[in-house]
Amino acid sequence: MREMKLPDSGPKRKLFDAATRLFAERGFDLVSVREICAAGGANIAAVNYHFGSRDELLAWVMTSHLAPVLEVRAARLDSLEKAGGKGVVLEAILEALVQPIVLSAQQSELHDLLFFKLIGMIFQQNPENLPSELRAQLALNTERFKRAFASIVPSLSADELAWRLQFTLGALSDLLVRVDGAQAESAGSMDRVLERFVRYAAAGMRGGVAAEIAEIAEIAEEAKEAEEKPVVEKPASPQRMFDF
Amino acid sequence: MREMKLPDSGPKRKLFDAATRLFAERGFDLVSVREICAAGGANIAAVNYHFGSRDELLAWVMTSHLAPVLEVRAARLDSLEKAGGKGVVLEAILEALVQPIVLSAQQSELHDLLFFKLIGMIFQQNPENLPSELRAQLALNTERFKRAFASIVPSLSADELAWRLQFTLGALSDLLVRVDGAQAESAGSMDRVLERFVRYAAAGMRGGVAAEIAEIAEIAEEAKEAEEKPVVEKPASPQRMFDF
DNA sequence: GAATGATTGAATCGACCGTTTGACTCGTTC
DNA sequence: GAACGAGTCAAACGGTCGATTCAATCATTC
Repeated sequence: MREMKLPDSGPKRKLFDAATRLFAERGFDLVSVREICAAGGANIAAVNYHFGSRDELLAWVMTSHLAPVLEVRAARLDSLEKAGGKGVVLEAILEALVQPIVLSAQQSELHDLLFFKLIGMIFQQNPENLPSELRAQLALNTERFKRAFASIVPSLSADELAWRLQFTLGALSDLLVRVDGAQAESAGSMDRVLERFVRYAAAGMRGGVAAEIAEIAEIAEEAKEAEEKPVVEKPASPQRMFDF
Repeated sequence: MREMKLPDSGPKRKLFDAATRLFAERGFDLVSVREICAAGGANIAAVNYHFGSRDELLAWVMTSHLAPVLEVRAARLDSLEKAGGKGVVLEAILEALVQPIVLSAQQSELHDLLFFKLIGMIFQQNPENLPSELRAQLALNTERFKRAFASIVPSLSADELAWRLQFTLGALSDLLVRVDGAQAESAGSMDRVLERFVRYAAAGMRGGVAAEIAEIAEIAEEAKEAEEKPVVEKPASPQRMFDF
């Protein structure tokens, strides 16, 4: 993970692409280096020569595919913050969470559904199984989203917001892993599916908050976010979160 | 899977318990029969002698723990249907979805958090990896819940309802797998966490439906569910669902 | 107490795993 | 054309895997 350059072609790239596809199709634990080398048209020793070990290759695959998503997410949050928080709705933050995944999928040479599955599988991983740099980047990203949500739905306690964010991220990662071609087509495309997800998650995130309709009205006319009675009783300490 | 009897004690039971704990702790793919036998104080051949194979033991573990949950769920739906659908709210159906998990966890000798993780791991499995009888039972259960939700939120198209149910089930399975002791304690108990989840999912399921507050009012006074304009445009064909 | 069937034991099977070795083939450089 | 480094190759390393064998043990029944 020292240098982040990967050749555009050549045997190393073919190995990387083959590993990416196999990991996405069958899961990280169920792919052997022998299969990767065979799929990449290389010798058994190729993975260890080019990547050092199976684990380092897996770390390459994870980081190379997830890091761009996190960067686009961060850029989206930047532009939302540049708007000063005024006129920004919950849906905009949720779109900043999910749309970078679609954009990265379109830029990837991997089939969209496999890309989604790969990202979802990374999300579902126990964080301690992720490369440390990626894990840190992911934690930072999640923390930024938590703050963004907190500024939009100030009536929620930190605890309640953390739980709702966990529910949202869980639904997202599960969706990415499970959605198949028939489902996506029945919805039109993955964009349509994620539009539905954004509506669902937005409703869930602001559920119980008194001014749901009022908050939607904020879109057009800047409204004063006055006091809204908190839904949750316990102030409580900030809980540990899993990252996405 | 022919007979469903498991002795209350003896080496076979010790093997079963050891396998359950190891599978829940480390995942179905990362536990060897040698570890199971060692943890159960038995010989290497014991698993194959008592259960036939590793796969059959895994099927036993899955079925023995999930089947009671599905049965309690079905009983809950029965009593809800006995109420004739009048006065039944979305939250009641969601509680019929999640509370049986808590009840089964309390009856299990397995630590609650490990039981939740085990159930969540089963939910996250690709259905084709589940024992066929269990998969069928699960599919039936999910279909019943889909109908229950449809009768409660009739303004949603079948397609939109299926997606929202998928989001809900995804959030639930992810929650079951990931939640740890510190989180559950910060919320008071797993019941409290699932109460939060029910509120979140209820808001998500009825999100965008015009009469959210009106529907809540239905709790006290029976209201006429008149026409509510559908949120989603496409009638579309019923999509394939993953089951929980 | 001999016979029978159920259970346990140690040893081993063949297959696959990630990784390493060392010889070999190049293209490039002096 | 000798030397060199990068890359490829077949072969093998030590290890773990699920499953099987077969003798030894045990409890039960006749």
